[in-house]
Amino acid sequence: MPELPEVEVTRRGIDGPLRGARVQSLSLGKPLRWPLGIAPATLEGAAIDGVSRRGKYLWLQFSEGAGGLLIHLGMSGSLSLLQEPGPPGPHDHFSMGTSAGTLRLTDPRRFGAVVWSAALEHEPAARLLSRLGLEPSDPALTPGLFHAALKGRRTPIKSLLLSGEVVVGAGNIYACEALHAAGIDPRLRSDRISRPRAARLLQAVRETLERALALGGSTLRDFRDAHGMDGEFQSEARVYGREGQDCARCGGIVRRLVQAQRSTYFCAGCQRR
DNA sequence: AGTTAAACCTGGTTGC
DNA sequence: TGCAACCAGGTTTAAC
Repeated sequence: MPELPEVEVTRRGIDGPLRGARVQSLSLGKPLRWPLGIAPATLEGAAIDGVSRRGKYLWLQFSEGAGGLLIHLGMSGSLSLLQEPGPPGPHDHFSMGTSAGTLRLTDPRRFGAVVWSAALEHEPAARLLSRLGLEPSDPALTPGLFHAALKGRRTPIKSLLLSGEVVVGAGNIYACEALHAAGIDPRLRSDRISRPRAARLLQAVRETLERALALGGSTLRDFRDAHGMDGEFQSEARVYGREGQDCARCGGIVRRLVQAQRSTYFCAGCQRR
């Protein structure tokens, strides 16, 4: 469900309210991708410093050496901060009562995770974050560096974007949209992309993610922010989910294919090899 | 070493 | 209507 914009929208909804709040209770539902890694009662009484983000992971930092929680929303997860929680539903698998409300993870498919770690630099957080590329907002990610990173890779550019090994944050929707915006065929081998086109693609990734963030993310089925609001980006998608429709830019037909077991949507008319 | 399949789960939609 | 097949915003692990 959530790509970088949706995760960041979620973060912004909970960071302010949770700062300084204290954990009062913690309960779990069915198992998520990985176990919490700590007895839930251990965290009771801990104060929350804040919530940051790395790629599509959220990091909820506790005060005074109490570590933190690394949270991933998987494919179908969403976090909400509830003032009047009510009992957990069948898809609520993590609930943390705090003095600022109950933080609850709803995740039908259970690909998400909430994992305790002593610090971001310690296991298991360090291992989970170790393969992540640079943040799209990182000034160190220059067009030259991006182009150089594509040079050694023979995998199709769509798959490389999706992997997050070079730049994090673009999942299936935004990888398709950024490639369309940049006019690049998703099947093109990464190392065959010229420097000017790489620069254009990097810019497209950044603009696509920023635009989605400004619109509150995409709500295809069930994404909601921490206040239960829909995102609006999905209505701006040019290719994602639009198989058979006309391309808004060139009038071609949007096609769908499968790469690395994921659907890719693109316009064969204006996305060139 | 690098790239691609299989796996993890549930639920909604499509088609026979 | 019933049921099977396919599809879904992600990532790790195992296998070529």
